Amino acid sequence: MDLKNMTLRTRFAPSPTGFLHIGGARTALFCHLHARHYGGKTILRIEDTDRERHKQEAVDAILAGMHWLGMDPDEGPFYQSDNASRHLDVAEQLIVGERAYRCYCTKDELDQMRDEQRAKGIKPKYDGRCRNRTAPPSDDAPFVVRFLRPKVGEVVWDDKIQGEIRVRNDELDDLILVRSDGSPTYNLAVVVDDHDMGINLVIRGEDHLSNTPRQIQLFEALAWEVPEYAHMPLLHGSDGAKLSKRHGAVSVLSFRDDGFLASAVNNYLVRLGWSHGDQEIFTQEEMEQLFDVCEVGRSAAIFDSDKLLWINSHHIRDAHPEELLEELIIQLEKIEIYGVERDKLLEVIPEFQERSKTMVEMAAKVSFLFVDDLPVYDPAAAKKHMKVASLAPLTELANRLEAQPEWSLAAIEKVFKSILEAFDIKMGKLAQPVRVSLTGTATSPGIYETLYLLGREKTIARLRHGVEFLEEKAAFAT
RNA sequence: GUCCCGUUCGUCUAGAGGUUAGGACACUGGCCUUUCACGCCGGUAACAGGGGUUCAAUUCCCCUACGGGACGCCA
Repeated sequence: MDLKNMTLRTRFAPSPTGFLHIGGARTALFCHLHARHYGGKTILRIEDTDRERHKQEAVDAILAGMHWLGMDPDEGPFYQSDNASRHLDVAEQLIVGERAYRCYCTKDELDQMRDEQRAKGIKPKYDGRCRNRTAPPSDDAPFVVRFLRPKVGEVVWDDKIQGEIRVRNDELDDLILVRSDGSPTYNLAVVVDDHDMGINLVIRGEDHLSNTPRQIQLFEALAWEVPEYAHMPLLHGSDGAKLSKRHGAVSVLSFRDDGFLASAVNNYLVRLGWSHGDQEIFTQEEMEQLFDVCEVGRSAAIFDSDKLLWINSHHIRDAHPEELLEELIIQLEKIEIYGVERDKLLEVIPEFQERSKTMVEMAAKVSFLFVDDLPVYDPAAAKKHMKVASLAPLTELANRLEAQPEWSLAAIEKVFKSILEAFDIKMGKLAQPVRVSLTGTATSPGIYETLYLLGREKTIARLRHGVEFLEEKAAFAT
């Protein structure tokens, strides 16, 4: 019967104001990982009690972000606004039970009250002047429903992350449950929904810490079981302040655009506030197996893109080429390279995994293989490596490769060796001009691999072009 | 202003009453090498400050400073 003790149920409850940013993703990740670790369920609930905020594109963007990160919820999305009538019933129940009352104060009155309180240096809060009102000021006077908070005592809970927190009840005020337009507010809705959905662990940002005692008071007033709470330290921007859209907190999906892998983003986020020995690199499975929200630290972290980059490079390296295929194709299309056969890409990817910190970088590095145009030489690379002295070896290399029937790493190597011997030069003197001729740059995978992947036709053509370049240079010199 | 939370290398973190305060990113010296990258070896760099408690405190307690969050008919 007591299902709550059998299954952990936690929820991620964003408000649909925009895309899922990195801070929100971290909260969602911690919910997801903790639930997976304990075989629990995750519920996605959209907190849209403020109707102005309900934007479908925002919901879609959040869903898309979570999907990319591999955190599709087990249940939901549910919309808080769908439960409005239930919320209002509960408010009515509280009025009947004398745990809530109608308040007729106007906004102006309240503003004035808060100003006075602030001027006196005390915490602004509703002074309860309507608590004992017996009749409305007029028949059609608008009113809100306020919670009648306990006047004495304190709220105590053992936060899974923050430890024991106590707040005196007289620090809190009579919060509004129902607005004057008859709609339920967030604090009412969360409590009712968390209860109705059987949520037994609330994982959320520390910015909700001060809501928690009020919500606990509500649970208690309704004689409902209070869930457990875990308040995560916030993620800060490089200026040390809470991450927000103003601080360049962009959609998690923009990380995908920038060539980051979902597993790397998760890996980066999980290490903010949590650690497991000296381990830095975690697979998705390891995170799900090891993460426990109770082990999360209490201090805020600052987003560091260098570390993300490093973790991403590890995930790229550790991935199977198949896992990188889709992302590479996306990035290639962005630089207008279309229709490369998948098998070809699978052959190419392993040569670039160690050399790419992002998939954007990989696409850029790989691109020379797939363009038909002859490469434009990077000036610095050409200046350093395209010397007239290389003219003869390069010419001869092109000749011998052309005469070589087999196109394999071994065959290519053999030809290279024969050139080195014939001209009595070191590898560097041959490989670098070849590299520039083939790629236009001074860097690429191993030279044999580079030729092999480029293919015979393009290799010969580009070598010949390099030879022409050197001939022209020689002509100028004389 | 009031309440709540925090403070170990620049950054993410480990640590525990007795450690040469550990690891990682970044930075940096070197090795490897056909380039780049990877990898390997090394270096710089931290317990916010002041009081207690204690034989001993970075670790426990208090205060201060600094930082953050919250004080809405937003969520």
